[in-house]
This record gives sequence, structure tokens and C-alpha cells, in this order.
Amino acid sequence: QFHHWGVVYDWTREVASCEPEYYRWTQWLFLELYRAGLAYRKAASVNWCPKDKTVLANEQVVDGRCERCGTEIEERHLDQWFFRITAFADALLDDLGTLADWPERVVTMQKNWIDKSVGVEIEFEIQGASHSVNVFTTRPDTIFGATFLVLSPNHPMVENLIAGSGRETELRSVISRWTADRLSGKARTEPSKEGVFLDTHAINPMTREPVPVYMAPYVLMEYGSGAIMAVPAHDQRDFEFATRYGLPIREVVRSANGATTLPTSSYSGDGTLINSGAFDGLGQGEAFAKIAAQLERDGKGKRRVHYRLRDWLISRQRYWGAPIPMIHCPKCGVVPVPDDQLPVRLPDDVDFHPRGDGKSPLATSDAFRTVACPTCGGAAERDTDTMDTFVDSSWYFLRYLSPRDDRVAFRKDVCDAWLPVDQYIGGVEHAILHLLYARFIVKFLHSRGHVSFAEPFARLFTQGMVCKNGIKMSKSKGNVVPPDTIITPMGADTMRLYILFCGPPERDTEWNDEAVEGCYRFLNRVWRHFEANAHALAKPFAESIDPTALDDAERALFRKTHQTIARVVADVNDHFHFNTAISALMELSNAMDDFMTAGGRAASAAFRFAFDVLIRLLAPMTPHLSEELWERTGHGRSIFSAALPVADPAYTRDESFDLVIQVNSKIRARETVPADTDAERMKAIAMAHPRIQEILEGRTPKRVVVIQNRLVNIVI
RNA sequence: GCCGAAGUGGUGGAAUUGGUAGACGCGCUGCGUUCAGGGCGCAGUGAGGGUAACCUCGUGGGGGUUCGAGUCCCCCCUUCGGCACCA
Repeated sequence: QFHHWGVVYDWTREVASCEPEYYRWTQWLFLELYRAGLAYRKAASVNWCPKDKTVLANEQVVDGRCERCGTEIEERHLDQWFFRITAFADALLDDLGTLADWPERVVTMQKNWIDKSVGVEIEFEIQGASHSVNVFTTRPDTIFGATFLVLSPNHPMVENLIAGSGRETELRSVISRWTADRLSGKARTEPSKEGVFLDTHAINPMTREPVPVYMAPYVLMEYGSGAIMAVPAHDQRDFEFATRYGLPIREVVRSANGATTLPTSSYSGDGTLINSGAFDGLGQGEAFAKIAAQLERDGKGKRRVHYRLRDWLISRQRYWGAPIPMIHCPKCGVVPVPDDQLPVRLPDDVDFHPRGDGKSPLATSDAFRTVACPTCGGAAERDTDTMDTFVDSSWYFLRYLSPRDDRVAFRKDVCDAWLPVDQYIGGVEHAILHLLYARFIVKFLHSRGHVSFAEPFARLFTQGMVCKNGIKMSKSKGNVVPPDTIITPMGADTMRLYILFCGPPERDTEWNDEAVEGCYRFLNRVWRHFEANAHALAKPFAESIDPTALDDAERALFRKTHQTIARVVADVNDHFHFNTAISALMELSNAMDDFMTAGGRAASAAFRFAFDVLIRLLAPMTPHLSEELWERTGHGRSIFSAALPVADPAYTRDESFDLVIQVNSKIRARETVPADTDAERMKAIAMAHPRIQEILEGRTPKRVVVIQNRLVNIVI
């Protein structure tokens, strides 16, 4: 069927990530990461319903409660596997600069996703506690304005301070309410600056002054150190919190133009330090450097970099995925499956539907689970989770180059010869998933010497979606146009042509059934060019044309043909703008009609050349029609063995042009003149034009602007 | 809130990167072919005014630069996408 549609795949390179021949190597990749210390296991939080005793997806938690039974959700910590993508955060960020041929917006999305913050981690002593708390800040210059400390509710120090405080019940219930809000997404949609004072103070290491310690859910345990120094005068969130709880707001940065902290908001811009002791008067950059240096000298601070990017949780409690090739031995701990025992095959004696109890379907197969420990030979159990399917797709392009090799995942020599991928095409929805994961995996393989390049995709093109009635055309929306409804009456070429014609491919486009017929009509006209002139077009066109032997109409068509070649080749090569390439071909076809209507001869070299070019340029878009017409014009071999026509620059320009004559920038007249008429002559023609004479009424122009091959503008 | 993209006829979209706005297609109107429909062909089709030649306005809105702005600069509005209490 694909062939019938004019779509051709090289099936000898087909790979399927669910086949053991493929996922064996996905497992090898996992083990390589493990051996490099980049695959690790740690407890990760999941949504847990204590009544149903099940893990829930975020979407199944509504207002912090179980969607089915209404029970309040708890946060559980289960052991999950992670890939340490953060080890490559800097490389992933820096090398975005080398991806000149990637769309700007994808680069920006990845930048924002990784989100690097340069700052200082500062130690605050806590009164009445045996150890101190570190906070991370990107604004150490504002430390003199730090008037309180806020801990994440999940910060270890919180538990420390709660224990024995006499407020255990009260504080724990507040924390669990916040947790529920966070899990349900309520905290995201209705952010609040609620917090609780923890009955203790911390010492600001710069001012030595005691500042109150709060806990509040707006401080996240996952970022930085899970604690902040709050500078309400220069951070809007801290400002709102301070306002709510009546905490002091001390201004320490004043901008050059006097912008300052207001009664209703903070000032987070640049400026000069005030109220900051010895640092008063310093600019922000200098203050950052000097204060950071002093904190480091005092042993109270350390420069640090944080990223928003988190390590990649790859454990999935699903059947369809590569089983994680690890074994849990009661004696030896977590042991990797030896390479020569790969693949760890998916069991075929289980129900592969996702289960409600949070367990992997693989766990229900005793035959799969029980295994001898590779190290001690004792009874052990396999890991029953599978990997995120994004792991499979992070390296498949390497496998395409040696798809049947059963000794290696991919051959370095072949990969180095062919990769990175010259042109990658996909939807923008992959911007921060697949495209980031694939970059990470290639960087990892590069760091281990498995490939010699550090980026997988040299050029990236993100295509838009086809919409119907304003919504994305998709199976799930049920609004797809079945290809056969177009192919049966009008042919696969018509469908291909319309898809290419209906808009630039990087943009979303609206499907229009009626507009499809326009493409069908055009192809019929192409066919009729041949049918009506079959006698003249029966032989292959192969001669070289002497333009001086052509009459005016023939020469015009000859030029139009060369112009069309230039436009089509440029539109397709530069930006995949098939839509404008096709309209250029329609113009050529219209010019051929006009030529014949005006009495031109089909047997003339100009017409036959035009037809030859038309079908050759169309061939990639309408292979069936072009191949058929190629054969009927007497060619033996396929049109796809013919070279693309080449435009002769000597004939891609018109012999004359419409000189536009403006007076005060308004068009008042036109005159056809030969190309490259010199400026003086253009000016003379414009001034001599009767209509212009009339408008000027003998006045002398203030100025005359002449643009070669385009226009004359007379300013009066 | 932050970041990004985009706003052009009834419609999908063009515009040589500062130089004729609306190419090409769809739709619509009229005419021809026809019993009719379809198909095909011809002509017209941004808005307003004028018998006409022509004139005025017009690329989300408002300013600006320029002989000249859809295109460059500033402010604003709308839509879509991403991130979102990231310290």
C-alpha cells in the first residue's frame, strides 16, 4: 500500500524497539551508563492512596485526593532507576550554541528547561540546633537584606525542629495539607505565601543578627538546598511573605534612576548597594564577587551552580519496554546482568496490561523474577521494571546504520562516517523530551569513546500540524481524513501535492477538502499539456537551445522556465517551502497555456524544454504522473535517474521590467523598459512621462530617488 | 508572572529581506459550451468613491525613523505554544 501511495522505505533497515534483537542493546546501553556511574537507584516520590493501596498518576489525583475513593493522597518513596543527565547539564547547555541550524524556539526551550543558575551556597547557624542550614542564592549581594530564613517543609531540619517542640501534631498536619496541595497541583494553580514560624532563629553570617526561621511550601526541597535566605525588599515572593507575616523589609539595593522598593512590591533590578556596611556603594556585579569572596574566606559560603534540570527517572511499571538488566541478590546487593546474558527477555506468561497496584506486570511472572545471582550463584530476583520508551528512541539512529549486527549495538566506524544526522525532522512536541534525551545519550557515548561526535542531529526542522476545523488532525480526535477518500478519486499524487501545497511546513495548517481539487485540476492540466501536444512531445528532449534562434514569445517562455528551476530548487533546498515551489510550477504551466493560446508552436524547443522541466521538477512531489509522462515522452529509464534541471543564471532574469514612477511615494505611472536601464535614463523616462508632466505642472522636483530595475520616486 | 512564535482579502497563504501589498490556489460573480448537472474555457473579484480616465483608504491598534514601512525602532492589544513559587 505504501508503494501504491508513492512512499518508499528501505525495509532492510527496519528496527523495532520491542524486539529482543533491539532491546538487547538498549539494555547494554543501560549497563554502560551503570558502569560509568550514571545509572543509579534512589527513592523517588510517588502518589499513594492508602485505602486502595495503589500508586496513582498525577492525573488521577484530584484536589489532593484519590480520584476513586476520595482518600487523601500520601507521598510514598519507592526505589526507582535514574540516569544522571545532570552530569551533562553544562555540555547540553553550552553545545546548544553549536546548533546553528536548529530552530531558535527549540534551543530556547531547552535552555529554559536546563535553566542554569550561578550563585552561592551560604551557611546559616540555627539557634538551638546542633547543625546549620545551607541556603542557595543567586543574589549574595543582597545578604544584608536577608531578614528571615525559609525552609522547605520537606527539609530535614524541619523534622529536627518539630521533634520535641510540643507542636508535633499541629505542624505535621499543616505539612501533610501542603503535600496534598502540591501533589494535586493546587499549589501550582493557586500559589499562596502561607508559612509557619518554627520558634527559632538563624544567624545572618554577614550581619551576625538573628533572623526568624519559617517553613513554607513556596520553598521547594528539589531545588537548590531546599532553604532560602529571604530578602523581601528585592524578591517579590519574599516580599509577599514578609508583608503577610509582618516581617522587616530592609532595602539594600537602590537603582541609579531612583527605582526602589515600594509599599506594594519589591525591586529586583540592578543598582547600588545601601545599608550593607563596608559594601555600600558597590555595583551589583562587584558586590556579588566581593561578598561571595568574603563568605568563602570566612568558611561560610561556597560558589555553586544549580540547574532546574533533574535526573531522568527511567523506571516504568509497564510491560512494553526494555527490562532493566539488574538483579537483586540478598547477599551481593544490586548486581548487573553480565553482557553475555543479554537480552533479558520480556516474559510471555503475563498479562501485559498496566496493573492497578503499582507493580510491574513483569513481577507477576515467577519464571522471570527468580534467577541465580551472577556473582554468588545464590537465589536472587530480577528487577521487574522496564525502561522508559524514550530510552529506546535515544539511540535508534545509531542502530539504523548496522541494523542486523549481533555483536555490537552499533558500529563506530559506520556511525562516524554517516552521523550526525544531516537533517532531522519532527514535531516541536519533542523539544524537551526526545531531543534532549538523544543529545544526552550521544554525549554520554561520546564521552566513553563509542562515537566521535557529540551531537546527534546537525540540522533540525520542526514541522507544524495539520488541523481540521481548527483542531489537530489525529486518530484520537477522530477527525482524520482517510487518505483513500482522496487517493481513490484523485490519486496519490494529488494528495501528496496538496499536503505540500497547503502551507509552509513549519507552520500549522488548515485542511481544506475543496482546495485539494485545485491540485487535482493542476495535475490534469499538466497531463493535457502532453495529451494535446503528444505529437510534438513524443521524443525525449535533449537538445541544447540557442536563445538567439527563438522568437520573442519563445524566449519569454524559455526565461520563465529557467526562472522556475531557480525558484523551485531554492524554495525546496533552503526551507522545504514546497508550497511556493508548487505555485512557481503552476505559473510555468499557466505560461505554457498562454504561449499556446497566443499561437506558439508545441514543437518549438522552448515549449518542449518547458514541459521537460515541468515534469522533472514535479517528480519528487508527484512521482506517478511524472514517471508516466517521462515514459510517454520516450525515455527508457526512470525519471528518478535523471538529474535535476539546472538554471542558467543568464536566463533567470526578465529582459524588461515595469518601471514604477512615483510622485511623493505614490504610484502615478508605469512604463515598460529594458532591464538594467541606467539611472539617468530611468529618471529621464520618468520625467518625460505625460502623466508625470501633468502632475508636476512645471515644478522642479526637490529630489529624485532612482532604484535600479525597480522605480523612480519624484519628491516635490 | 517569565520565555518564545504569530496576527496580511470571504479563505489557505505570497511578497526578490526597506521599493508595484495580496503571487499561486480555494471560494464567489458573470459569460460561453450544455436539456441539465459535472467538467472545461474566458472575464472579474481588498474596501470606498467616480459614467470614465482615475482618486482615497488599506497588512491587529497607536506613535516614530525614512523619499518610501507588511518588513526597522518604541508602546499597547489579541491568539497560540513552552515553563511556572527554581531562590
